[in-house]
Amino acid sequence: MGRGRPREFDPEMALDRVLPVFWRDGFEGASVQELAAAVGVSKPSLYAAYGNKEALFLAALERYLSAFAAGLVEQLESEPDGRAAVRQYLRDTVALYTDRSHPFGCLIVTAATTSDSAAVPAAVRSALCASMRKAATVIEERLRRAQRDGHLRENADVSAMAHYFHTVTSGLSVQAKAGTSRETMLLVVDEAMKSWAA
Amino acid sequence: MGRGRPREFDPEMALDRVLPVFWRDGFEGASVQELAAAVGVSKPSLYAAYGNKEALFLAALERYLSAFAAGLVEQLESEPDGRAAVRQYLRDTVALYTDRSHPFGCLIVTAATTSDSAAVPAAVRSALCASMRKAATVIEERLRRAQRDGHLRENADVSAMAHYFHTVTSGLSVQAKAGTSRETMLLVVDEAMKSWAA
DNA sequence: CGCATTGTGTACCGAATGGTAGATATATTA
DNA sequence: TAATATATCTACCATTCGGTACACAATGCG
Repeated sequence: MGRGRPREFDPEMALDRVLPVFWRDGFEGASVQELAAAVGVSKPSLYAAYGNKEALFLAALERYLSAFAAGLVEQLESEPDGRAAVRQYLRDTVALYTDRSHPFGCLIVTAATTSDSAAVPAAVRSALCASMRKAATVIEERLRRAQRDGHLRENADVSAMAHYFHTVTSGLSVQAKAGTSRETMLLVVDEAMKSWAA
Repeated sequence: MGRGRPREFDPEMALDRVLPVFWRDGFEGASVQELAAAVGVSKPSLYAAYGNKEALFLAALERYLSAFAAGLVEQLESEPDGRAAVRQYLRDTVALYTDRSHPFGCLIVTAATTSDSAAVPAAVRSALCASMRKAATVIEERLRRAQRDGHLRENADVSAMAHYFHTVTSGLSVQAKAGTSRETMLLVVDEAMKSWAA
């Protein structure tokens, strides 16, 4: 234990309280007031722990990636059959985006959609952009592996397919936030998978 | 000409100046200050002409639908071949979302993504929701016509397909706003159309 | 105990938000 | 010309924004 007065809240636990607010409202939309209230602490305590709103968001984004997005990727890579892996990835995405225990849709898509504003720091914008590129890349690498495994024909345009599946997930986030039902979105996934002939 | 002092700007022309600001920043993100500056007029003049920010946005949304979205629908219904119509609809959507003469992506998707905030009036939220439902319905009706024309097999799930294509356009809006190139997005459209066997 | 160190909340900062009061300018009507 | 009606802009309103100064509370160390 260090010198001075001990902190009355766990900064890691605080991220779990802060995350849903950013998830629902994006970077701009979430006020520091509301973020502090979600943690159950005053504004200066949040600033003392994280520095500023930008750093707090970046920490929450990391938490989002490790606590939610990572699970999707893990599944994508553990399922041996390429097509089944992508299909289950899309279905898991739908399940995540429509889970009632947290806001609908994708934090990254939600935050990125409003990141053109001057009120959004460049570091936040670039982190969101990097996360989206990373998601497309993960899909692309899985498709390339499927190609090596003979689950995908040799002359398939793997890059185009990856961008396509990533675009579908982006659209699913929009639909989830607009209130489209999980059942409907699962049907959308079935349609999306038809582009990949078995 | 009525009594009093004549207005020094055309409210219809003003909508064309206001629209790109809402398109880029959404409802919350666009400040009345900036909207007035875009028109080249002071805030009270805008308020005198439209009432408040909410009414101004709804007017801009109508303009967006008639000046941009309507063209897409018209093409969708004029092309006789069902599959070609949908394909061209998606390609036209990409062209619209990546047109450099106005903000990237879709006004409706951009504004709807941040409409959870309490700062967004319920009327705006419901208008955006209605526009999205309308878009899906337009596609669904076109697919039903294609089915009657024998361009789509009888047992196809037209509703699911409509939601699917609408989800793709939502995703294309997100991608366009994130900076994905037009060429890449046209490849995505090709992939998306593969789900509809010719 | 006294001292240094650190976390805490209250109460504030300047700036920006949506919206408006009120004075003034420009038109038609009588 | 006088009266009426509407548009215009400056200057302001209360509120909220991200961020902080400061007094005080709670710890470890001597």
